Amino acid sequence: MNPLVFYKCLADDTRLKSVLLIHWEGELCVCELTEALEVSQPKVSRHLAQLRECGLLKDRREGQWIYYQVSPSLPAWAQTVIGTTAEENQDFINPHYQRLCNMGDRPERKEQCC
Amino acid sequence: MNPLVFYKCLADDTRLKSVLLIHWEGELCVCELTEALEVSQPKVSRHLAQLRECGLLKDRREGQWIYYQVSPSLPAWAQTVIGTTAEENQDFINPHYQRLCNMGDRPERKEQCC
DNA sequence: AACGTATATCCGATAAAGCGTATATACGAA
DNA sequence: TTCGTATATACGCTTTATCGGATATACGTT
Repeated sequence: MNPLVFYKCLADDTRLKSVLLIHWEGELCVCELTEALEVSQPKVSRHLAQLRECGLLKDRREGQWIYYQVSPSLPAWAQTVIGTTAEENQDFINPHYQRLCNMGDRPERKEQCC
Repeated sequence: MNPLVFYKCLADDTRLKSVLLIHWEGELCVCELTEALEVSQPKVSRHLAQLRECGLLKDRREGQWIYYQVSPSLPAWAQTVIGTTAEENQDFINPHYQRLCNMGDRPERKEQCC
């Protein structure tokens, strides 16, 4: 993972918040992010595609939903950076995390923080 | 320090390399970065100004030289991110670090790694 | 004061990123 | 097969970032 590519990925509001929310939650699907971040579906989808192409995220299909998670093959330093940023900047994502928790009918799955 | 602002600062080749080199070296002046990175003086200066305005770097004048260092008032998480990135991506900056060490007549000062 | 060196800033041009809308694809249920 | 939901992609446009080159400012030396 080239550090410049990595930081370019984090240098956008939608992408940074998506990565941090996904880090907290383990995995999230597009519709959850769309609602949590209050942005259009194509917008979220475009940014998630970019994060996947750059290797930050990995996707997984389950029925009609596609779940994104932080890629397990991401170098340790990059995972550390994401983890540190998430833990030390909770104010930054809390509003969106709240919206996520208050969502009605989220798709059911194994692990789910809220 | 807003994490989005922070990552936007790191999302440019000149800025990212400047920050990492400065982290390694403690402090560097504009002419050293200009030569190490092989870019024009105005280009380096512009990017350093941006890093200073955003709070990542602090500058210090000594005679005709202006030295930049990582701002001590930068939040711990941000300093951690810079440190981790520098240590785990030495290949990324080594070529420029070498050019720095091979420079003739660098301005003299107290601490200097190479 | 005049000059040389180091640094900063300005300006117009170019390039890159991001966006909204429309549309395409994929899946599940009826 | 048809419909509804979820997701992805394409296209044209707008905004933002970056750049090179010229110029301004600051300091030290003579």
